[in-house]
Amino acid sequence: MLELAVLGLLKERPMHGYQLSRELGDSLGGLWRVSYGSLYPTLRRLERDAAIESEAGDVRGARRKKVYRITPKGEQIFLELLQESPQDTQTEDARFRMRLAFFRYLPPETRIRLLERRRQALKERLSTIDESVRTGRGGTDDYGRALIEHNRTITESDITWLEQLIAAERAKNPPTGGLKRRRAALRARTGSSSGAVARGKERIS
Amino acid sequence: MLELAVLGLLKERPMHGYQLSRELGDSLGGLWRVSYGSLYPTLRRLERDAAIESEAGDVRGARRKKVYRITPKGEQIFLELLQESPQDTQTEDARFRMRLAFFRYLPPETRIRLLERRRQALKERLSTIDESVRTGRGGTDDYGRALIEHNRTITESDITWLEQLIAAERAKNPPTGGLKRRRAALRARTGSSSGAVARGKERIS
DNA sequence: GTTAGCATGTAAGGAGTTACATGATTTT
DNA sequence: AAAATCATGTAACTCCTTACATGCTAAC
Repeated sequence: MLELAVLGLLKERPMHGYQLSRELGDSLGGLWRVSYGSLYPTLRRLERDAAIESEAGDVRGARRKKVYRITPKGEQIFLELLQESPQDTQTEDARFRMRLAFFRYLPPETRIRLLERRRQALKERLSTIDESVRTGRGGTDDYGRALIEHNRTITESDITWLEQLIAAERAKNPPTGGLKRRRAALRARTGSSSGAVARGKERIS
Repeated sequence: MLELAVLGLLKERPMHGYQLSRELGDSLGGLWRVSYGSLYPTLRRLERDAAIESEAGDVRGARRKKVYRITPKGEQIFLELLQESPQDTQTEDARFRMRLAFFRYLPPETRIRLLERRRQALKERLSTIDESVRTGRGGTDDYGRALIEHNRTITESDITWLEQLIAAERAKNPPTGGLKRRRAALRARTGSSSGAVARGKERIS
């Protein structure tokens, strides 16, 4: 997760470690301030693997700003990290969010593929939850039930959100050409007012 | 997290490792199937610390079912784990859910205290997100904005959910005594067939 | 001139995972 | 008798954290 974030930020512009740690949280909206004990070793490792290279900034003292920039190899690694698909339920939620923060670097078809893969994974999670409810395992008291029901609700809401993202992406890049293309794009634009996401996208395109 | 889950499950009834791994996922509604490489060392550690004790079940082969049960010391550790409050944004979401699954073992006042503490933490997270939106750091493209807006939405929805849980808990255990207490308890009981917590959930969906 | 923030790093450790290894029991 | 599932365990590794250590630079 950290490697992806570092490479993604350095893709925009060269930075030194301290700066990276600041911008890193911002890219997710203020969550996850990474610790230096994790960041600096990661930078060393990435440099060792030739994914990034450093250039001493101001060298006034003993150790001063080390400005890192991404290398072509780093760009390649970045794209691989952006498309990986672990099945780990535990950390995958956060990892997917991080990937989404760098989705602009992927071609539209790949974005849609990843969004649909994620949607599928959440649908499977929903089935698991539903089955757990049906068979009555887990959630035998008020709080247990409330918890599972809440899990269900947010999973459903996440799926809906993903479907909106997919629809918005398709509207921007219609799969078919000619007349159909114009109709689909029009429908997507005029269809809903709740499409804050869809509307947001139009602003750029 | 795993220690809490193990102790919480063993509090209900003695079990062996394999059984624990099954029920563990169920308590969260099918999510997080723990790995044995994590579970068995945890059981050994808990036994070493006298939080649990084992009793060989069927000893037909070399190593056969080891049925564990919680000790008084384990019960004490369990209650401490249930009330801990880390500020770690990264894993705290999952940990809180796990604690909620065992909330029935806490007295009402403690439940409310923990729910309010969590609510406060989420409110602070919301402020961080809002500030990130206001200052315009992060989310400079479509997906970045969609991501942050979605983070904001689910955080708000989580806060609402917590407030419903708090309200339901207060309704069941009114802060004032005497006549008021009996009226409130009555209202909470007759309101719905599945209890106050369940009603809270209906409002969300 | 001292406090606050910038800037980089190391050491130890927590909390899990994957992959491997072994063998008993149940099902087909 | 073969395959699936039950059952326990170890070794190596991932990925991150906390706590510590150091020194520069700007602000008050």
